[in-house]
Amino acid sequence: MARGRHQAQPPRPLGDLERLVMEQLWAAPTALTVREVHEQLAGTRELAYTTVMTVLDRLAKKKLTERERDGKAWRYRAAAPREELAADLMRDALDRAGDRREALVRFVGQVSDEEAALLREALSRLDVEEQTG
Amino acid sequence: MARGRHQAQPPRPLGDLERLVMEQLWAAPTALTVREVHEQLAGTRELAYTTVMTVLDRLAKKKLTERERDGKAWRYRAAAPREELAADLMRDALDRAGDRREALVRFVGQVSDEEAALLREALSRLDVEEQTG
DNA sequence: GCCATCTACGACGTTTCGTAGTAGATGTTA
DNA sequence: TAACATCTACTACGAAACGTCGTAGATGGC
Repeated sequence: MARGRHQAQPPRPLGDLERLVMEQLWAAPTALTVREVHEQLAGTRELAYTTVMTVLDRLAKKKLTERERDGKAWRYRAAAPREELAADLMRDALDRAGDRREALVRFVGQVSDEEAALLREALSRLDVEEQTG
Repeated sequence: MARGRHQAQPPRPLGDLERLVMEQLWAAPTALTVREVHEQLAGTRELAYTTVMTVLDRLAKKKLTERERDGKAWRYRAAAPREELAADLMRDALDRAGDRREALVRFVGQVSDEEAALLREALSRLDVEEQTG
């Protein structure tokens, strides 16, 4: 089990700009400086350098990013892959359901055929891991 | 597919009081008046009648509750079962993952054995439905 | 030592949520 | 029908989150 925050207040969803910034970090192969993130975003919309700095800083306080020194600048990277965050949110949602069975039935009833197939695959992979690992 | 809001801004998680109120509604077999909800909650904590009214009203504006007239009062009920909301949130989370396969693998890696069994069960029920329905 | 760059910190407007009061509408009842 | 209890509608306020940015000061290269 990765975390111990079941039943806690679910994390607030990212704000719009926060999400855009996280997407930059998730897409980048390496940690990015404020400047780099700013340059990416500034291509699409007007945005002050310090705004990006603030957002990156807030994300770090929320433990969604980590940073390391690079000369006088900080380099930020996502603390966890995007898929990990998604999985955590799915877990949080499930933890909040009353009847888990019912919630899972409704969930699989909503997913596409492809997603259902992926789920089955993931579950069988789980079997293998339990046997061998 | 139940909804058409993929990729939209995910719903904000309920506030603490909003959640308490929703739990009353989910637990109740019938639609409740403001007074009934208030009486329940007032048993545990101090809370003004109008506070409950405000919350119920906001929940209605968010389409989480529906209301119908009963004399001069309104009766509120949850617009959807708790498990439906949970399933929707799970879907939202999945929609926001980059690589769905990866997200699902991480998700099933996080659930308990029992939940994994429930998932398998839900998926096989899905098969049957597809064949017969 | 100077200059470009970067950070730290504060600030402001908006929205959400917990919280509640007031005023007025409505239904009940003597 | 007039008084009373009850219910709603509307408004409001403070705290927190977020988008947004400015200013001042630290830092490092030349």
